[in-house]
Amino acid sequence: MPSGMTDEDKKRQLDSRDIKPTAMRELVLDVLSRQTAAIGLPELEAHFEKADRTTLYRTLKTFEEKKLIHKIVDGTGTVKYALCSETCECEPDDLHVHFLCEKCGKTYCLYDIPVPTINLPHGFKLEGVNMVINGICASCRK
Amino acid sequence: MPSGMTDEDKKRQLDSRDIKPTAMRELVLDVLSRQTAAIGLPELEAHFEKADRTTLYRTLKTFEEKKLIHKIVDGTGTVKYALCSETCECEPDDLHVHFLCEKCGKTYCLYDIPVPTINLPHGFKLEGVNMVINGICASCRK
DNA sequence: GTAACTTTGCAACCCGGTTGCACTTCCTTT
DNA sequence: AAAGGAAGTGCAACCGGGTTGCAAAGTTAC
Repeated sequence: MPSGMTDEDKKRQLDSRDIKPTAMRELVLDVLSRQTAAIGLPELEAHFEKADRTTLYRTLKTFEEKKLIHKIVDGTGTVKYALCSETCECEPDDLHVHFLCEKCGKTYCLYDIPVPTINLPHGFKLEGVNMVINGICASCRK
Repeated sequence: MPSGMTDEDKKRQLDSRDIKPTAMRELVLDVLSRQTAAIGLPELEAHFEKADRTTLYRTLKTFEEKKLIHKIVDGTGTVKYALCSETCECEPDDLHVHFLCEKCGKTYCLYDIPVPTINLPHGFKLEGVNMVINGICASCRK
């Protein structure tokens, strides 16, 4: 889901998710769209000289609420986020598997690999799934 | 994996995992064996009047290293732990799915539901999987 | 009994996440 | 254009889980 997005694209993308396109938000979306791996708040912070943590925090939060991005809990202690595909509604059917590389620490969306269906015991209601595989990624094995 | 364990049982269990059976460790194992849901450090702490966080922290750590318990990252911000089955070596084949109830906040091991096999993209090496389903548990839906 | 090692306890720290509040910006209404 | 209200931003401070360093206590080997 990387890069190559005009300002207009960005505005449209925010608009399509009902997010008021402020300057800050466009900048954050821009950073997000350039990532090849999921990004956490601390790392996002590092992409800006002057922006403050709270604003970025809240930006991510609204992006998540509006389903522009999704949260990934990979066990590293930092919650990470990545852009949703355009049609994603973050329903169980939309979910994919994630991969955390032990070596480089990066967390990748495996957009092509849907989260497998699970038959829960009787009485349990499924609402979401967080599936993270850990191991060594292709680039680190080369 | 609940309760009903004699002191001898506990010593044996620690022993089988190469953990020197100190008083503290037996107490912690005792608490762990009484749980119906996974437990985190803060909650474990609350089970003791006087024991100190660090010791419990390190106890969990060695238990985990020795594969007596396994870690569950459920996204609540607290890492949780639950006893491994006796034969568990924490290899991918040994892993099961976990369930976090949004309502009661408890995290359950679904020991009967193995983590599905995933075909990773070429070049990726799988070492472990953390799969947590969230929703409403059977007791909370009653 | 003493030396070497392990475990425990205390204190302090780190860091990600989060909240409260004041200030600014933007949008609406007149 | 001005006033009012809502939404967004920035600062400061806080919270809580996790983690480390170090000294004291306990254990084990000789």
